[in-house]
Amino acid sequence: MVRPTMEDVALRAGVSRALVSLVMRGSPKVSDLRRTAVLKAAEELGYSPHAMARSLASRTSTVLGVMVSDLHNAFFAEVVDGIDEVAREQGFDIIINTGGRSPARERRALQSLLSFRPAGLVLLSPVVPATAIGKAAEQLPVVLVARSSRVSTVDTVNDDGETGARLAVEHLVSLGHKRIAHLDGGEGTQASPRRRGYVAAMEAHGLVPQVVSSEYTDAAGARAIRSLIADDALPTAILSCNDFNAVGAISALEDAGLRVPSDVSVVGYDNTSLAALRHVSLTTIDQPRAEFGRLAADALLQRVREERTEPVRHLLNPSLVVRSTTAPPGGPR
Amino acid sequence: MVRPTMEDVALRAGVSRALVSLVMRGSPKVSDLRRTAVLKAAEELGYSPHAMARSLASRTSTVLGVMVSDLHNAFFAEVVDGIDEVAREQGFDIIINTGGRSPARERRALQSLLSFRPAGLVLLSPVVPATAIGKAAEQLPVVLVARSSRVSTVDTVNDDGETGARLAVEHLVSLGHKRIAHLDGGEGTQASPRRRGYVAAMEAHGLVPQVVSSEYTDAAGARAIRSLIADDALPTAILSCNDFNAVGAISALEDAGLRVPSDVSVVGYDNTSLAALRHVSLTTIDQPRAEFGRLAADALLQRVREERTEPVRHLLNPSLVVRSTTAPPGGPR
DNA sequence: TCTATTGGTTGGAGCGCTCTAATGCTGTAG
DNA sequence: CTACAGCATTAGAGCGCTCCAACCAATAGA
Repeated sequence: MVRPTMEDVALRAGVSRALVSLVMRGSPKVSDLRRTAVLKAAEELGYSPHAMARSLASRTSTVLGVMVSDLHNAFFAEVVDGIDEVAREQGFDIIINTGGRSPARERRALQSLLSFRPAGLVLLSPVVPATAIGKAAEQLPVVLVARSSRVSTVDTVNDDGETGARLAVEHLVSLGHKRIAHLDGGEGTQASPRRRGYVAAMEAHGLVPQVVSSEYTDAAGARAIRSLIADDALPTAILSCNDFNAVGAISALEDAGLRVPSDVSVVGYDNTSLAALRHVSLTTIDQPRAEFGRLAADALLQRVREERTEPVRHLLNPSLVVRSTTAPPGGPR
Repeated sequence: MVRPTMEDVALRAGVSRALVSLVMRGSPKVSDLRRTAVLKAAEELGYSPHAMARSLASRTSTVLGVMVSDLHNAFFAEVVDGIDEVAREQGFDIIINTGGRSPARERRALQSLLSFRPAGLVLLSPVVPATAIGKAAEQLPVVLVARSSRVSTVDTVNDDGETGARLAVEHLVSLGHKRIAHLDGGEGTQASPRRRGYVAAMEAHGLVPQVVSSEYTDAAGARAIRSLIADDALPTAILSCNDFNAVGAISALEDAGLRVPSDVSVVGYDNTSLAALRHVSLTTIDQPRAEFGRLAADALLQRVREERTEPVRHLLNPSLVVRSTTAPPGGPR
């Protein structure tokens, strides 16, 4: 259980510790003779460099910290893929940590990540207060994904929720719908731009917005539909705040003997893997998740390399994915 | 961007660096007077200890590395929750890393994790060859979750797939089914114990097993059903290798004009959040995921503290969750 | 009064590495 | 034959911390 050190390799190869260090970092100013000798010795001993000692000594880090607010959400997995892709290309490793949606745990996760002194930090939809983020940003570059910030030292990557909602409304309008309700995401992140976009798009088409308060879960979507039915206020189309909510809504509609999309059309938001299931086949709004990750990593690395100091604000365009839950009102002909 | 060190705190508090170190580690042998002075100085400077320097100096680590083979799978998120819970209780932090289901990336992830010299490693359903795991296990304690191993220095935590499959078969048999097919998981992890359990349970009830080759995806589940229908070999009940496969099967059955569960019953495996959606409401086999994580962390920490050297093999019992996709053959009365 | 004992505090070595400056060693020019 | 590059190599300091042994009161026991 005791790992060999650079000293051991140096001794075995008959050179100095400094030379081993040069070889390990791939320096060109080492003779082939010594290089092969060192590599051979390292191989024989099963030596691999000690990342912490290295970063301590060099006062630099090749690690990016990533805090994922909720590991259960596949949304973040794809963002992480994007981050990982760019980081790897540029010789950085990533370490991930999770906050479990609780500010206290998230704070702890942040602390833990910082204790490794990474080169930079990506926070995916964090729920900690802005002050905590600002404090971290004083110590190292920080990029926020799926959360906006006014802190001038922090870069952000978000989707344009207004545009997304507008796309959905326009799709429904073009199918001939006039009564379109929005099941709202309440306090959830990104709920308000989506609501704003919905309202604006409805008014732009001379239609009356109908916002129903709801949440980001399938149970909430079902509840909202039941209350609409009870109030006899069911429209011909529904724009849910996310895919889960939409699936709950569909299920409540079917329970009530209504058919989707013949009687009611439903549009989700996020294009999660759930929406793609043939059994669900939900029309929804897609966000370029991997692109979120790539842009976040790029922005972070620019700051790490001190190529930029002004904050950058990416606002990415979502797109409409039409599947089987939308049709003209009165059913498809 | 330059972070304060212990020296800075010591200077500000008017004490020695060693005393600050004692305070930071919560030593009892520090007077209250000095302790508060040090904590105040640390607070004012925004100081937090440098984990790497600490671990380098102490030659110990309070970090557990977790490698998740696939971040997209919510199964692992709950296991991580369990690990995190136990680790935190015992004063350990975790860092996560992902292998993206590819052996090459996973190898890299492993290397990266090892370079932090964590106290131990939990590998969640890794796909790297056993030799790579064995090599890692020479350097530090390793626990495998959802993958078995014969390496004697490695602990494992698995569910008992045979029992799970048996539970499903017995549920269907008790409903009156005699023709029950299994949509097999092919090469996937845990596919073979599930298949074995299915076959054994069928034979135990004097029934003829019908194994249909399939995969862990919804598209594969749908394909398998279509081929069964084409061969005119559709049974009255289906046991899928996992929930995704089951949802694909249901969708194909409905496309063919058959109703679930009146015409055909379907049972999934894993009890993912998908299964719990009201729109799906799938009867399935639940695995105690958080318990997997807790047991894995416990096992790892026992080894870290050198309380145990013989390997431990946890085999946890799954349980049946009955929802709305199973009923007696010929439909519910 | 003198020696132990105890509890709090500190200097200094050292963890595995990087980095700077210095070293030795050619080879070439003056 | 000296001077000076130019190159490969190395000694040594130091990154931020822990840990050990030493130290220093202050009190207790003889």
